[in-house]
Amino acid sequence: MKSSSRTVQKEATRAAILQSALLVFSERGFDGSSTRDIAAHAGVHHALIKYHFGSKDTLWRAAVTFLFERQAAEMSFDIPPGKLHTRQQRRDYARQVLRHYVLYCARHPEHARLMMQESLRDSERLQWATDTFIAGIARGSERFVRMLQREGVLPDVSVPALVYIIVGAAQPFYTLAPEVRRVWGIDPGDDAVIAAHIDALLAVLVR
Amino acid sequence: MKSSSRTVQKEATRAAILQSALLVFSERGFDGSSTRDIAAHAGVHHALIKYHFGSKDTLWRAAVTFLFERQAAEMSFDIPPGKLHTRQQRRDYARQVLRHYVLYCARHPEHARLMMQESLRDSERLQWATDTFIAGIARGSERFVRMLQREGVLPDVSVPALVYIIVGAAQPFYTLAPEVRRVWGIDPGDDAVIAAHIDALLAVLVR
DNA sequence: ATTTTCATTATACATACGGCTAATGAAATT
DNA sequence: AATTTCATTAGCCGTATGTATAATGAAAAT
Repeated sequence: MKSSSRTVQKEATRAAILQSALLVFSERGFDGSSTRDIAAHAGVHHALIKYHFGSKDTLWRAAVTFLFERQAAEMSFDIPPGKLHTRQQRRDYARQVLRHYVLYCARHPEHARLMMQESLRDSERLQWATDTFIAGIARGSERFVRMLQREGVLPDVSVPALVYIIVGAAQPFYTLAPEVRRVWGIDPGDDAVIAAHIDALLAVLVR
Repeated sequence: MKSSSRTVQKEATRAAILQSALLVFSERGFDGSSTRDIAAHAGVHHALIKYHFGSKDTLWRAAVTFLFERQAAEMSFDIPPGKLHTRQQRRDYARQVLRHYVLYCARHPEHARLMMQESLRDSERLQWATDTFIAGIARGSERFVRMLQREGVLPDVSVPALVYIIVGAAQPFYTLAPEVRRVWGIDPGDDAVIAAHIDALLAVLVR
């Protein structure tokens, strides 16, 4: 574990580039983002992107990896074993998971923004992201939805449709925050607004 | 009303560029789209974009105008006067409006794709789109939601949150169709899949 | 003290971009 | 038939892009 002053500075530079890439990629998409913009926003020379990440494509993959690893660390759709006996317990668990998911979307809107940009059209990047991260998450969310269907919390309809209804009910309020601010005059970054959105989402989805 | 062969061809060229712009802008965003790509996809020289639309920015505005005018022609959130007397009539009306909205999203996924790209960050383009089109639609959808709340069809929670929950439940299944195909192995373009999504959405939203 | 390492910078290159002017040539007008 | 109109194309300009290589200089190793 080296921690010389040079190594520390190197890691700081790498992290600054990654954070800058998250912001720029999520707002402009892969094709609309320039490595020079990302470097300038991070306050470093643009050649450092090749040095630290190899290429624009590799930098994008590193950014996506960061997003999904953070998501895995901060929240989970998985069902805790042997804890959910009564119907009320499962309803409360559903509410808790959905609340955490909305809070994740509110705290890190760049995650859904970046992935949305890439899911609008098919590409090698989308294929890589689905194979590496999204397919597994989809399986987890499928189990989650099926459990709630068995409990009568969610209606017995198409599972993929339900998953996208839930995700769509949670994400756009934060990914489209600039539009929300302009059109409705409220800020999806405010805690009170987030709380109201969670209340609305749970009132609609969990019965 | 001129309709000489030259005028007809000119309008055909203009229309081809506009349709190509819809596709490219919706998939790559404004910054990620190049006027040369749009022209090549329409099968014309790139200088024709300046001739017919003035600039890339004006072409984008023309594309957005086309989308919202088509939406206004194909569907409406407005409440038909003096027709909704009983609670059941209003529930049926709600179902009908939501069904039409989902069908619009399914038929024209490029609309939501293009606007989503632009709503991820604040810009003069977003300001123009909200002032010109979205604010009015938001007012209509607000009236629609408040009516359903008075009828007990929708819960009495934050109206902006409800609007984005409804829109989010309807759009992403089609805007993110490439991801849906890869992850779930189903095609949101299929009529049967659309019907299942409508069933799911109505089961969740209309009670 | 000298040499080596290596994170960072400077610079170059081929390509692509948006915007513009001039040229073209067929349709429309005279 | 001769002339004008104008939708379309050819081509240039300055700039921006992704990537590659060489130069730099301070920290680390000797």
